Amino acid sequence: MRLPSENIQSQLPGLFGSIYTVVRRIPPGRVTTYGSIARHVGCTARTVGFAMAALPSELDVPWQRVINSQGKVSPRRNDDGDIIQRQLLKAEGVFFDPQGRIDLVRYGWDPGMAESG
DNA sequence: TTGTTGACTCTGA
DNA sequence: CTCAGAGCCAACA
Repeated sequence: MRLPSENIQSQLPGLFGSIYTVVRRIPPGRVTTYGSIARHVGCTARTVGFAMAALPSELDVPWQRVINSQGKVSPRRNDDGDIIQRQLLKAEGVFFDPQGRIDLVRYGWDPGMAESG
């Protein structure tokens, strides 16, 4: 038996589990793109987006730190999750441009880089 | 098995 | 900057 909330992502099978694990490594106040995660786990950006949409609410995954390559929050289809996403990011100290865009040069984080920076 | 859909990304105009 | 179109892969009926 194992403690919950620490290894749940790792228990998930294959691709989705890998995606969730990467997302969980994103430091607070930082963001990354679907494409970066996709390249890291070896799939396409669409698949990462699909994994986010299929993300179980029980998992403690900072999904709000995943945005698109334009540096903006991707709009949802039937949900206002994008609104919540912006609020969560602002709460972490992420600055939004007047156009609702995030400076990836400043706040961007890549799965390949050290978590220290 | 095929056809459709989706929290994407790139290229061209 | 915006708008369209094509490519991409996984899940579902």
